[in-house]
Amino acid sequence: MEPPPNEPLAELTIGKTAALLGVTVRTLHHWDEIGLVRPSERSLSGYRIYTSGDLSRLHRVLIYRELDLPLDEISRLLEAGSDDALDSLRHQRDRVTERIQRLEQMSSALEKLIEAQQSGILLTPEAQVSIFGRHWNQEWPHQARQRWGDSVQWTQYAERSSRRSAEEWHDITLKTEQLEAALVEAFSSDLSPGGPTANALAEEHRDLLSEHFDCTHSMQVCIA
Amino acid sequence: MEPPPNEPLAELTIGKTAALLGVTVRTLHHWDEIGLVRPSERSLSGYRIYTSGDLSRLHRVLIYRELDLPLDEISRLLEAGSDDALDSLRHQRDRVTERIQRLEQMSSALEKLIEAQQSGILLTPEAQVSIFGRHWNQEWPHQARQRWGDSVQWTQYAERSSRRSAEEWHDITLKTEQLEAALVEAFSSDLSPGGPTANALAEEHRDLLSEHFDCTHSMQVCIA
DNA sequence: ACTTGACCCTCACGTGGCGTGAGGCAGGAC
DNA sequence: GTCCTGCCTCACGCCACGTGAGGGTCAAGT
Repeated sequence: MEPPPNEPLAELTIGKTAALLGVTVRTLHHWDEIGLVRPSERSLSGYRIYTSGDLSRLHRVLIYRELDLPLDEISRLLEAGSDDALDSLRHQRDRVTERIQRLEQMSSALEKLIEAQQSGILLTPEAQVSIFGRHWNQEWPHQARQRWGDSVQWTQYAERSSRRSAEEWHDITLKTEQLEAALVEAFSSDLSPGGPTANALAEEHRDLLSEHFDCTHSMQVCIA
Repeated sequence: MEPPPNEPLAELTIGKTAALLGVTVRTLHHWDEIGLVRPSERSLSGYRIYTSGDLSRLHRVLIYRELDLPLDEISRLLEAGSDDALDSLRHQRDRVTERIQRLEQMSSALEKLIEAQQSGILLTPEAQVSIFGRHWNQEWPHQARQRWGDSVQWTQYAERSSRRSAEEWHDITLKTEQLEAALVEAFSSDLSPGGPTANALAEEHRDLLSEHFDCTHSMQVCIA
């Protein structure tokens, strides 16, 4: 048995620390190297020693890392005062909820794909694309920056090819197409010439668009 | 104006394709290099030409990429027959729902942090850790493989330090601690000696654990 | 016919967040 | 002593691209 430590000093070697946090030793090495979390002590033989303070810092790093933040930003967050921290927390929350929404759409889309596959329907790639209609969302703003001719042409193509394949999905596709067409019109009215300024504009439009597409999505669900 | 193309052949250059998909040209270059999606044609001058078939393949790649799949696995998925595809789809759905759950916990945790910060409570790192209690989940199985002494010690430390800081969060912390302690007992009964075989066992235990921790979490929510 | 500018090509090196050894001390159990 | 495990420091590898460099191509304008 180990000598029962009277003091809760919590001085851990790197291996135990890693095990506690559920990360690898290499990861802690890395975080030490880049200065994200350096152990506040070293043993005489050069062993890294993580104290309780280090542990709480490590915990916060884990939290932020869970949000897919780059390590240098995590570093800034940990260093920053609580004012900035509040802002960034809000920002992170928004990012997380966005991600959740996207993932939920992915989930329902996957569900549909699975059902379809199970019931023996061999769905064409085009049908798959139409199921993931919401995913198009991301594509449109980029499209807007390009010439318009091609995209319209492509939409037509998509409609046609999906029509001549699975019929079950046909209605859905068509309705979304219609909505998309409506959006295209609404979009083309305030189209500014390409350039760096159009970028920010496209961003706003994208936000606006996503609302519409949420409707689209829920309609799909109802129909299905 | 462009010459209105009568045929919907949809032969696009790499730039337009990239814009359509919302990815960079370099990404398409990369996917070509590694053989994930190669354009089925080239112009006389060597330009990549993406046809409609290429486009649908690209769309499927985008879908899978959204699930954070490595590219080589995506490649296998696209090549695989529909039987294997069904399996992998199910697998992906499970992965996605897991991720959603974790993110939702992150979200509620963030919400609490924000509230706390707003109401002027300066929360110590320890309190933060306790809020993200569910995150510990990931850590426990690793802990189980390690010596037990330290972790218990650490738990005591965490309890003590959180007690002497913010009081509002204190109750929550305590209750979770108790539950955790109960789990520790339940756990220590069937503890097998360390080794590679223990790995798989730890995995199972982890699954089992997560159920308990789901309860933990919902209890936290109720209390809050 | 010539220029301009946007697009395309192929190298080829850089980046982030580690993984994965290689080679060598440290420290506790037998 | 010796054996095993854990720790150390290089140092290179990996993935999914980003970011130029250096140079051809294409459609439009003058």
